[in-house]
Amino acid sequence: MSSEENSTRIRILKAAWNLLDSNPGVAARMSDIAKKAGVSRQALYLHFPNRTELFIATTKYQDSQFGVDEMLAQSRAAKTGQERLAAFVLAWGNYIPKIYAVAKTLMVMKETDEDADKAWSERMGDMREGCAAAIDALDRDGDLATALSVAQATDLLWTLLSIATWEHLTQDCGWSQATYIEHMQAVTRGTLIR
Amino acid sequence: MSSEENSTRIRILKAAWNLLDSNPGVAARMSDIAKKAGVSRQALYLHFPNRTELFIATTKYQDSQFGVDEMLAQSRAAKTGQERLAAFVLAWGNYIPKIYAVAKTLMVMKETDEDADKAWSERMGDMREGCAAAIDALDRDGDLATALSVAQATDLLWTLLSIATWEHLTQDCGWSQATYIEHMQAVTRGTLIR
DNA sequence: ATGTTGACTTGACACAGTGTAAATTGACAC
DNA sequence: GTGTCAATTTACACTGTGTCAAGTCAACAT
Repeated sequence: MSSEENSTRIRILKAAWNLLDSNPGVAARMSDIAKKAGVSRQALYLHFPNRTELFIATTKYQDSQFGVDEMLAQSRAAKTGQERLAAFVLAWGNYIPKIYAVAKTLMVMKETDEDADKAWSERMGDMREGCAAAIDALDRDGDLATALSVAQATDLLWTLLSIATWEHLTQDCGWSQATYIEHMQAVTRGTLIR
Repeated sequence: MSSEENSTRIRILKAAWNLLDSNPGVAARMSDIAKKAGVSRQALYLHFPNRTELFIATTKYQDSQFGVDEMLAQSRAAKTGQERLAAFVLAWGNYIPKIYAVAKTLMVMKETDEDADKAWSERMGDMREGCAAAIDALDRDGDLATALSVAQATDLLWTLLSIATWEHLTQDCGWSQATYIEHMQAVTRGTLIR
């Protein structure tokens, strides 16, 4: 049972998660995380090679806890392309706030850290596949906006649903999560459907 | 004459600009900038209180060199709201690549540095005013999309024209500048005009 | 009981990069 | 000459990451 890993490793991951959540973007120090986990700073290096890898592991832990895969699988069930687009916007859009703080940390780190960059790209690559699937379904139905190629439409949807866009609207503009979802549905529909 | 300040200060600013341009987002070290400017590291502290302020000064220097104000003034000349929107998207959209590298540095730093955050907010606040003016003009003509309040439309335009969005489309998706402008015109029109 | 193993701790240190401080040099003004 | 200003050199304090060596402690086997 992986759930039986109620070990130090998990305690560290939870501590990191906690700390990052309470201060989004401000990468916590190793000593802070250690203190929070009730463990020595050096113990962290027993479980993770370095700070970056600890944070990467934290995002993966989050994904496993929340069950991203299951959640996104739901949107795959939709029949028409339009339904699928709406379902994907809803599912991903509501997932962002859950992972925002930790993701943000990686997002900042990727600028200066190669490993963080790679991990981030992979994660966003997965997300892009969801976008591509929705656009493909739309295209198959003949419902894709005529001005856009499939690739361009995918790029556009990928950008509109990016964490940076969510951040700007909710954090900088003060939109509620409900407002965000509502308008994102409208914008994607208006932009991508013929 | 402020242009007669072809002094050490300007040499430092140019060195910083140069260095940031050649490696976007990877904040150069003080010693690198000093070397590039042909000056001792400590001389930098004679002209700028710290690293953050040096980078802030660099963005202001860029703006003064490029003449943002004049450029954006052009879009203010448009008669109809629709023309104004198009002109603003074009002007700002083409300004971004010029300032991208230096702006990106500040964008990353704002997460951990209060002064950088403040400077960034101010800059984006100015940009938002341009968005608001375009939306107001649209509203005055009765051309604003019915589903959107003036504030929401401004938020949306502000987000669509954000540097993060430009970065995602051109750097991550590989769009050319021309493609970016073209589609941004289409998306803003489709989203904001009734 | 004794030895072994693994997880964790303690304490020390190397390294990078920022920022501060003090003493010094060279040029120019009056 | 003296004062002043810009800049230099050298040295150092500080923070945070990552490494290393030695020691503790409990579990488990024999």
